[in-house]
Amino acid sequence: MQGTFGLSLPKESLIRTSAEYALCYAQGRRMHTRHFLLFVAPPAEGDEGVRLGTAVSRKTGHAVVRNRIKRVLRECFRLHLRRLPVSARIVVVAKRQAGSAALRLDDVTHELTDALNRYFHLS
RNA sequence: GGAGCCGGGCGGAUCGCCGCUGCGCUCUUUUUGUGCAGGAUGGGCCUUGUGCCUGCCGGCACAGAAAGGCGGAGAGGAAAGUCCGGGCUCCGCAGGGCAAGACGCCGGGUAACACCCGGGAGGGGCGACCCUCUGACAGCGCCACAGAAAGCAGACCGCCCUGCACGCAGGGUAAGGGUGAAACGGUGGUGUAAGAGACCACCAGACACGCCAGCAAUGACGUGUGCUCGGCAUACCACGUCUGGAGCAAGACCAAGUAGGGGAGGCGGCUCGCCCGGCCGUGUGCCUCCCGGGUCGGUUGCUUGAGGGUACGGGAGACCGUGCUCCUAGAGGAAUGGCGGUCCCGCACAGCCUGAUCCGUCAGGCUGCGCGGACAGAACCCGGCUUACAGUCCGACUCUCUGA
RNA sequence: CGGGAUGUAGCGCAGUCUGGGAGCGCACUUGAAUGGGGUUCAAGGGGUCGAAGGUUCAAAUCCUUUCAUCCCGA
Repeated sequence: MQGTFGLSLPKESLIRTSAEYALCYAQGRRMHTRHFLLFVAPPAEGDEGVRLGTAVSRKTGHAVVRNRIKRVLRECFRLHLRRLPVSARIVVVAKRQAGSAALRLDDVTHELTDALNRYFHLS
């Protein structure tokens, strides 16, 4: 399991219950980037690797825009964030201006990896 | 060619790599259960038997699960707003009355509708065409300001007659004036003191009757009555028709699991609101509210349907019937995607070519580069309505300009 | 999924039911009183009444559609 995650995105690596979201909001460290607000919380008991949660409110835009942001975030997580040699639960909350920014995958990847590298003191 | 109007259609195409969710195959691997036959034979029980129970090893078959593999599918015309109408499900028995709400010319279509089709009337537009639709002699109201007067009777300035104290009183009149969105038919004449449907002719309308056409709304015609009668129900209201309530978080099943509590209130509670009626419960106890506690998982409902396509038939059309054919998303912190290439379309710029030219440019084509490709995401399912929308195609029609 | 409220001057609100003049307070501008400021007094400016259409002689008000914000219940 460890080392070669592959490129797949199983559902177990996503945060899916409101209890877990609430825990991340309460215990996580907050970090701001240009378009997102990150909550980084320690992993669950006996868990390894990185898990992702996304939250995009209606203030960000209509449904097509919100779905697009979530899909790009998941794609970024699948291709890059899961390979980080750490264990954590990360919740990404889209800010209001993320809706009108027409974000591409590369932009999001740079924005999030920079922030997380600073946080974990990597490279 | 330009401008417009109506109806219908499309809503970028394709390839590569990686990913997501169902479905199918059962090709691998693992595993569970059941059955069958077999091999070594271990343990236990006694009634010591060709006994019974249990365990080990691999094999085959069937069923299930997980991971991988292969195959195939995967957002819309509005999926949107949630404005109507149904299906479905439960509560329940919907029986009556009141209330409330929606709708409102006529006929038809439909499961139903506030939708659609056809017709009628009124209004707008040169026109194609578009918009609107019960009732104002059932009641109750409103019509500001201006104006004499705003609804049915009346008379400010005028006009005319009479009287006299000579600018006032009484009477007649509604032609003329001005106000207003709207002023009690219009034009011309007869008539008169002045006038007036007082009377006459024509025009417009209303009402009643008759008759014809039409299923009907309604329309045409004729006769009579001088009858001339305002608008607003998209204010209340009246009349007619319809409506039981909630909604897939409906509902059903399985699993897990705490408490069998405490307090307050009512004798009743439920049936959309109210009344009658009905049903349920009543001391080992009903109902409501609050506090406290547990669970907040899985399966199903869940996609084959008033379904799409096509041919023929019926109909003026909406639509209906019959035959053949197709299967086309089912998520759940919520899949249907990410990145890149090529092509297509539009716009702008640059260059070249061709044609026209009033030498300012204009039109078309090719190449290159850049930018852009809308509105918008299924959440039980249908039928509509409304709203948003880059661009584009097809068909019918109208007006106008020019040419033959 | 179901239900409700609000939108009027820069800000906070009334007026909407029952249709005819668009108002109130604060803020703003000008002037007066003061040596100056504050306070006070007087005068004044500022409005697509969220948007579009309809009914009406006339619409902030009535009707329909639509946009935005907010709040409940499951």
